[in-house]
Amino acid sequence: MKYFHNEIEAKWQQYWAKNQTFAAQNNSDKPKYYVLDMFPYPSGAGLHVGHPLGYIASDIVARYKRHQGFNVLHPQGYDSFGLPAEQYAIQTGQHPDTTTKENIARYREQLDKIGFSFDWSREVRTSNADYYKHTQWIFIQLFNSWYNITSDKAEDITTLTALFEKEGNANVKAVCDDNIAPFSAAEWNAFSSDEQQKILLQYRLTYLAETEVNWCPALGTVLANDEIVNGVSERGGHPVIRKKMMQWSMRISAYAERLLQGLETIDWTESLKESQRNWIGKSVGASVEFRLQNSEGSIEVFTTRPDTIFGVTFMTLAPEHELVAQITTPEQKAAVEAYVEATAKRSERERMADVKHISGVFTGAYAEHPFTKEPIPVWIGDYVLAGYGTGAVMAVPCGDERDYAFANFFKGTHGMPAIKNIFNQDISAEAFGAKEGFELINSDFLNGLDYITGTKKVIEELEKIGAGKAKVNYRLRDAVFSRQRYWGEPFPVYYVNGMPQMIDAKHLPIALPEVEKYLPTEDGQPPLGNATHWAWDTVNNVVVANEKIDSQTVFALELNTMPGWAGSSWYWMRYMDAHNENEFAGQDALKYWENVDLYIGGSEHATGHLLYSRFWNKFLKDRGFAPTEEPFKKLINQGMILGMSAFVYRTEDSKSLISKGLIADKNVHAIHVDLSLINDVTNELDIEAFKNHPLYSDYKDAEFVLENGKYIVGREVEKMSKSKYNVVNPDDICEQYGADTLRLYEMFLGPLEQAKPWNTAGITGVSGFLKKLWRLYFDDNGLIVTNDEPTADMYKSLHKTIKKVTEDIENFSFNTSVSQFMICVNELAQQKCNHRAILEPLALLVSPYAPHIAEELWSALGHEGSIATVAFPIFEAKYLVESEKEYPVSFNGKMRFTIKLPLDLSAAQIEEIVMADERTQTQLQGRTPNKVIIVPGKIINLVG
RNA sequence: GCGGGUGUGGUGAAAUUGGUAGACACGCCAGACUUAGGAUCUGGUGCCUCACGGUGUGUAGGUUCGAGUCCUAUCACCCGCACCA
Repeated sequence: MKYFHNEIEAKWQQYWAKNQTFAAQNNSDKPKYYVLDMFPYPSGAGLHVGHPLGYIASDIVARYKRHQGFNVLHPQGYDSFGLPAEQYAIQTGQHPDTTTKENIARYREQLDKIGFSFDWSREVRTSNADYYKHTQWIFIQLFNSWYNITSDKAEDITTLTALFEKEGNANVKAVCDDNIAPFSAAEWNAFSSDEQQKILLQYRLTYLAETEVNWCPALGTVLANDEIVNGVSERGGHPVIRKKMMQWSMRISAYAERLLQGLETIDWTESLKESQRNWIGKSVGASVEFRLQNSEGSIEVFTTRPDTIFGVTFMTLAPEHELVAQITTPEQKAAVEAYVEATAKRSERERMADVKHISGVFTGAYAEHPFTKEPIPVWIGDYVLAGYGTGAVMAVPCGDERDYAFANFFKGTHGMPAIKNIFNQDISAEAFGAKEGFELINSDFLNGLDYITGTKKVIEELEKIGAGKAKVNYRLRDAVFSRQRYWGEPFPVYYVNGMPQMIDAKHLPIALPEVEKYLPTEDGQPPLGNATHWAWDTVNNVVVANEKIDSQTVFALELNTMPGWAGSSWYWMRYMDAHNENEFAGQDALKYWENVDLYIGGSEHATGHLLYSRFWNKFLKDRGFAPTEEPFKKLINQGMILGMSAFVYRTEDSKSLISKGLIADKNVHAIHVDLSLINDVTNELDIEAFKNHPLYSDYKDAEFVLENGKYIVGREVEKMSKSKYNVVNPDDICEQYGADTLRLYEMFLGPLEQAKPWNTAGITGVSGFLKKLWRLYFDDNGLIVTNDEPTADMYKSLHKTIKKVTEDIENFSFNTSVSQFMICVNELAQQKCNHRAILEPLALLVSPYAPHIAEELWSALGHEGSIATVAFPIFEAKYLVESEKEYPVSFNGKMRFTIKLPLDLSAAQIEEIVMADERTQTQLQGRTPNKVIIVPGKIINLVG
């Protein structure tokens, strides 16, 4: 009987689907285990071999855990709102819903072929109304919540209004907008409802505010900080400018400290945690107030070095700082305005690219040093960022290299005093920036102190005179939550007199309306501005036609939609109870599954999805909806699988194509060649196929310059991409070699977390392994398995493999398991093993990795049903212990010999045996060591 | 600049965590079989050397009886953040 992978794989995939083999139960006596993959965005290109890498790893763990007796939740779904579907819609007029459904069908077909043990009954799609209904519900909860610093958690907004009614806002400690005017209980109660709502909006965890946003003109939408890379949009690489707009924001800053602390409790890679720490950007220091001279008010700065306050010689404001216009003197007005305008014109990218160049201008205004009362000139300069701290710095040129450079650049000009040194260190060549190795001088009451004692002392003094206090600052900004797009979750929000109102949760979902065009409207409104039915009837609680809008009962709905990360920030909880119509998930299900035990996905989500998800999870925990503080206990980033692009080299006149080895110093252009035209092993080009390929019709008559009669292509590792013709489709691999081979080979390629190029050349190794495995069970005539008692060596091969494979899965090093399987099969084949007592456990052992063949073998051995829940074999140590082993012995590093010793002995026993062993005695004669150090199972140390 | 990570044959990689480096696989070489194939099987394959032997984990030191593994310095590459006060 031959091994026909196509037949076997199709048969068992049908069996699993029909029998719901992998459906997880929400009630079980078994311990739970939740393995999750980052769900894919179903793009039009379909899956390439890189996508399933993480899914295969998680599937191995899921299957292994089932064998171990766990109740495993291993779901899959689609993050199906997103930009590409919308852009496709704009180009073709096809509804994004249609293309999304087509893409999902294609993805599903591809995924099914690989034999994953997903519980498809729990599939979610973020663009389905019965899913985003709950996303909208969570938004409403955020709107109805505020962050109470005293209790250190989010609370219902009614606890805030209760405080206001009782005592005003003076004693309320909340994470909220700056500059909220103080009011008493009496004043609060006297406010109109509108005024009250305006104030509450400044406290809510999602709020509508005029904020400076990253506007991408090419995409016609705003972007969150994590969606911008190097000053351009992550998608498409378009320029981004800063612009003030009325937008919804998420008060993630309220959770900065908890997001930081929580990292200590979870098992993620250090680099990923470091990325998040970096993004949160905590710094400890002080805020200091500098009173303005000749003007009302003061400038507040944040500094991590309050101990250097006597070194301040000037101050710098960001050009966008709100005080700039107010404080600038008439003489400086023209220069300042010109500078502000010039800065505003520069894009984020230009500003970033131009870090070295120093620029700034004096405002003519002076602030007052809080202690010395000396006048401090106030400058503006674009090295100060409006978005960090207060957008203003106290400049201490002797202790900060940027201030030092700025002071030197403007040395001698009007308003730039000489640098003052407050360190007992030389600063003639550069600033002294270190936090240790100095004593403060010229610093009044701080003289003689260092960074730690000086900081402590100065904060005490600042507090005494009311000019400052200790402060912790975070780089993390609130996240903009509005997108000017069509294909996203609509907000459950309508507007009365410009004030946002939440639609009652019982009327959800607010379904995405149909539009004729997916582009923004002509007057610049988001695409939903094209909808004719996008108004809320507050009497009947339904969406109605825009023309029915009146001032009393029918109101305009929000035109923005939610960002891509909205739906993905809670989806793992939906899987726990995917069909619950009333809640995002029932409390019983949430309590049972708790959180994700193992999460596998790409590291590109470090400061996006993974941060937002932790934020929403913490919020839902605070409000009693989520069961745990952290959503993902352990996280592994699978490395990217890269493509091996192939190139032919054409001469400048395009008349000939030169084989790679003959290029030398000729002037040639590399052209991507489709991988189907290449022999992956020899890198030889199939010239005839190339000539007949429509892509390369330009070269039909080209001359091929061959080496050794062959055209050899060049290879290069690049990201897999359609445009590079280096995409390998898993379907093709499944067709030719089988899904089990694909699964094994992807694991065999190397460590899961490492990036690696795909090269089909090596696949014959694992393919051959499966054939050899098969031949242990079958010959040409059928099953050859006997009930004979196996030899100890056979047991040893098996048990060694059980031990190795279980350890590997627990350590997520799947690549070495595959090697171990090969060793095992080779050994068993050599021993002519056809013994049931070996081959039955072997099938089980292989089943997480190569589930189809395992099922087939299991069934051939006469078992009913699926192998998937049969208990995993356990290794027996007795078969692993060698009766004797040769140990190398070194003596003073000079000589080396071996002694034979039994393995399973204690240290004391071994010492006795060493001394009693005849051969050893002989060996040691004349070189008597005075000490023998013996470690069981290890090498023997002789110390002379 | 700061942070995280990686350097081992022609290639992908192993190495029980300080104990015979290169398992396993690809490739390559030789052979067997053959219906001549990119099938299957057997043997070989780090480098230098006909061989004896020597040498070898980016480089240079160190600790140790013993180092791919630990320590110090250094180089190269990859990833993240970056005028963050």
